Amino acid sequence: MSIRYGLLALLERGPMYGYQLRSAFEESIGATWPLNIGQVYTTLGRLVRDELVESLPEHEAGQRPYRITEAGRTELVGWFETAIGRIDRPRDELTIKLALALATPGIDVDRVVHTQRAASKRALQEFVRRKIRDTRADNVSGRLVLDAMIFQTEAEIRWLDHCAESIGGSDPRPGAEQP
Amino acid sequence: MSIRYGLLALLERGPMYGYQLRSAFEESIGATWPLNIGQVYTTLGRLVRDELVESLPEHEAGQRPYRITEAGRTELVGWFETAIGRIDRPRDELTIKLALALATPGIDVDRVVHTQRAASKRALQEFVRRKIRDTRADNVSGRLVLDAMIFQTEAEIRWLDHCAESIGGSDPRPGAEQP
DNA sequence: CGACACATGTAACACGTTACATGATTTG
DNA sequence: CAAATCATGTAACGTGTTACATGTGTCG
Repeated sequence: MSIRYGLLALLERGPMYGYQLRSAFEESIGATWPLNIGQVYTTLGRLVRDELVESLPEHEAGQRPYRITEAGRTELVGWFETAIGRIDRPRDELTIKLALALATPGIDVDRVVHTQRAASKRALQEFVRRKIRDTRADNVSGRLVLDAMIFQTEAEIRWLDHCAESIGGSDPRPGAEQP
Repeated sequence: MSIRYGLLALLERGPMYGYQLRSAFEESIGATWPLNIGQVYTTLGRLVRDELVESLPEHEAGQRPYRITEAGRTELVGWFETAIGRIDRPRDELTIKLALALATPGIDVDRVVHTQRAASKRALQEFVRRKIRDTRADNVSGRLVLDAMIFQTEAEIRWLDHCAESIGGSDPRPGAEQP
C-alpha cells in the first residue's frame, strides 16, 4: 500500500496531476525506488474508485489535477497514526532463502551467504557514496531514505555474519575483509 | 516470489503434497509468516503452468504429490546463486511514510516516530521472548529467521532514533527508556 | 515538418490473499 | 451419526508492474 498512501500524502499538500505526483514522489523518496508513471494513474484510478480522491476538471494543456477528499484525509491520518509491524510487511525473501537453503540438498549454504554478503557490502558502499554525493542540505527526506537503506543493509550484513558463524563449521575467513 | 521459490526448494527434498508443503514451510520459517493453504495451491498451479513442477497421479486418500522438474531445479539453483539487492525488494512502507510525513501539512512527525518506536520496541521484545521459548536446539532455520527479525527490528529502532535526532528540534526525551 | 518530451490513460499480467465449495477420514 | 480435521482446488479481488495507444506542446 506504499504508493496508495504515498500519493494520498502528496495530495494533502494540494491538488496535483499525474506527472507532478511522480516528480514529487521521487523528489521526496529519492532515486532509490523509481515510480513508473503508469503506476501513478492506475493507483489514482483506485483512489478515485474508493472515493479517497476526486478528479478535477481538466486544466488547459490536458493536465488533470486530483484532489484529496475528506475521507481520504481521514484515511491518511489513520495511516500516520498506526505503527507498522514486521508481520504486516511482505515476507523477506532473503530470510526465507537462507532458512530453506539449510535443508535443501545440493545447496552450499556457505556459498549463498558469502555471495549475498559481497553483494550487500557493495550495495552499502554505493548507498554511502550516494549519500555523500547527491544529498543537498535542504533535502532531509532524501537523506533519511538513504540512511534507512544504510541501516538496513548494515543489519543484513551483520545477520549474514551471524548466520555464517551459526552454521558454518568452516571459519569466517578473516582475510576476506577490505576495511 | 518468496513462496514460489520456497515451495520449489521444499520440493527439491522430494515430492510432497499441498498440506505437507505448508507444514514444511512453517516448520522451516517458523510462525513468523503463516502460510495460507489456499496460497499453496494457487502457487503450485502457477509452478505447474510454468513447467517448474509436475503433478503426480493422486495417491490413495486423495493426496496429490507434486514433483520438481529439471527446469525447476535449474531455476532454483539460479535463485540460490543470485544475491538479492535492496532495490529488488518491495518499497519499504515505513521509510516512505516517514519521508513523506516530513512534508505533509498537519502531521506531527515526532509523534509518528515515537509511536512507531514504541511498537517496534514491543515487537523486538516479543521476538526475543519467542527466541528463548520456542526455539528447540535442532531447529536452526527457525532460530535464524527469528534472529533476522531481531536484527531488522533493532536496525529500525536505531534508524528511528536517528530520524528523531535529525529532524526533532525537541530533545529525544532521555527518560522515556525502559532498559 | 519531424523529433522529442510532457501528459493521460488502458489492458494485460504477476503475485499474494481470502472466502468458498467439495470430498475423505478420523473420532466422540 | 455428527462434528472436526485433513486435503484439494477455484473464484474473486487487491496491489504492483509493464507495455501500449493516444494526444499536446515545443524546438531545431
